Amino acid sequence: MTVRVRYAPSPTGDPHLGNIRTALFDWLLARHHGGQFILRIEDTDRARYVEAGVQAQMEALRWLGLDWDEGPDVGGPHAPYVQSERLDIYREHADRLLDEGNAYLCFCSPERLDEVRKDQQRRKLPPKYDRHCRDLTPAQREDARAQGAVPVVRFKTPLTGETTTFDTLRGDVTFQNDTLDDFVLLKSDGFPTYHLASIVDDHLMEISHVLRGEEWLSSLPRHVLLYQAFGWQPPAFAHLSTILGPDRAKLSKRHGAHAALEYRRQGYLPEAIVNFLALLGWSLDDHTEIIDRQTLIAHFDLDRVLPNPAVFNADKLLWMNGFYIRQLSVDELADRARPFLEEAVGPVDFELLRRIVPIVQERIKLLSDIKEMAGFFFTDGDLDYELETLLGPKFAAEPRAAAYALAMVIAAAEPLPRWDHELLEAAIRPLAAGAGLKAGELFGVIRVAVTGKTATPPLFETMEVLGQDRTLARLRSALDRLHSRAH
RNA sequence: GCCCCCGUCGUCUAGAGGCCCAGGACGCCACCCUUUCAAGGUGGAGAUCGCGGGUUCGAAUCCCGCCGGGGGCACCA
Repeated sequence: MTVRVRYAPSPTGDPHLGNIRTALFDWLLARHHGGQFILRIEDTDRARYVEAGVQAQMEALRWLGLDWDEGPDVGGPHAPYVQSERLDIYREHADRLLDEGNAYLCFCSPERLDEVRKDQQRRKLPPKYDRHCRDLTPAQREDARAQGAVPVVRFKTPLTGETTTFDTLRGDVTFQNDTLDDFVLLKSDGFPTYHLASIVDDHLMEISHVLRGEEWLSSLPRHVLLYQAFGWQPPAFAHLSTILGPDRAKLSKRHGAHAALEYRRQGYLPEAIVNFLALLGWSLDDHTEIIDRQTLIAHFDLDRVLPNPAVFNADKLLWMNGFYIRQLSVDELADRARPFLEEAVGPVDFELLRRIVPIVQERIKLLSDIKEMAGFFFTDGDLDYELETLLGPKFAAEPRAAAYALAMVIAAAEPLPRWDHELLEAAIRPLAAGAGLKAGELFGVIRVAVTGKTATPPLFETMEVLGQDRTLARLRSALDRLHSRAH
């Protein structure tokens, strides 16, 4: 059997990490089995429709490298792949259900429905449609129409019996039919509900496996009943567990921004996101954490997917991102970090950036960290730091000693025949002992003078990359500040 | 209120009756390396396998009950 899976987002906003995890599992399942991954847009709720939603969904998938075989933009044998363009299809299927006695027209007003629901809640009863219109006579229906009521189509749920379905992750799940109500299939605006549209499309598009969020599990019997009413063979269902925030509640805005594209803006690598998300509910074995895309495809399957919810471990994602950053080649990292740097300091000399990357690579966890870690290479004019920072605890009480040390350093560095870190270190390190300082103490003042910071890449490499002129200029500038402070 | 799902270190997980007085990873602590910060190395703390009953010579693994957590109950998906 061909594996055909679909990711069917509703364009109501930016895709969330939870959605993306579902898309990833869909994609991996398809790629592992050599099947097809289909993108379908479920825009049947025009009230919540967001214009940029479709683009955001596609953008997120593209960023993560989850390519689709059929979809709105690429077409396919079952086009169109946007539900709002398939209204005729749903109408026909609703009519069929109506004709065969598996559905009926309901003329109840939203107000009446609301009243019924409130009454039930007041009496501590499960809120359910009271089936007021289930057995209307043709005359009553004509009457309602004459009064201008626009009907919806409701499914005629069996009053008795039970519905059992196999969920790939949980086994058999059984629901008593009398706990279900007569849900709406077609709304009064002519649009289908999710229930009708997804079942019809999944069947027509020959979907073999439905992977979706756990929140759909309670709708499963409705969907199975629909398949039965149509006389169709249902696909395999796997309800993926929810991703939880630190407080064990469903991940949401309350826990910060978890839109997939937000992670791109923050400097996460797609390979880290993919690897991390794959491990949320799935594992390769008992010890492998870093798994590349090809290995994921080679090994991913539903039999190692867990049914229990997972708390989002942001620390681990950050660690993993740092790991993937360290794996990158110099050119690749320079290339990917460049936009983040330019966002802060403007156009960047790529050759200079290529020389910086090797000394910052193992010090950044996010691409955006490049701004903090290497920004000083791109600053013109004076550095912005406090005198206290320059002096540090060692020289706080004796700025003259710091000035003396810096003057020595300048004198030693100035005549250097070659400006590289080995010569610099050979010239400067011995100075410490002469001034009665530990090497680290001397290096500390130089570090702040040259970079404006106390945590930086290795000092002499940094000086080499910065270049002789700028380094000396900064050392002199620091010396000037010390002198002016002395007077 | 009703229905459904889930339950192994703080977190992600390995574990499909004896290999487990429970293994790996993140985080945390210590030490090593070291000019700062990282990275790396080594070691450590951390789980009465939610609780209580069974079944079995033997249970994290099977059964039942309870408790806890989560999800659903719209002309939203």
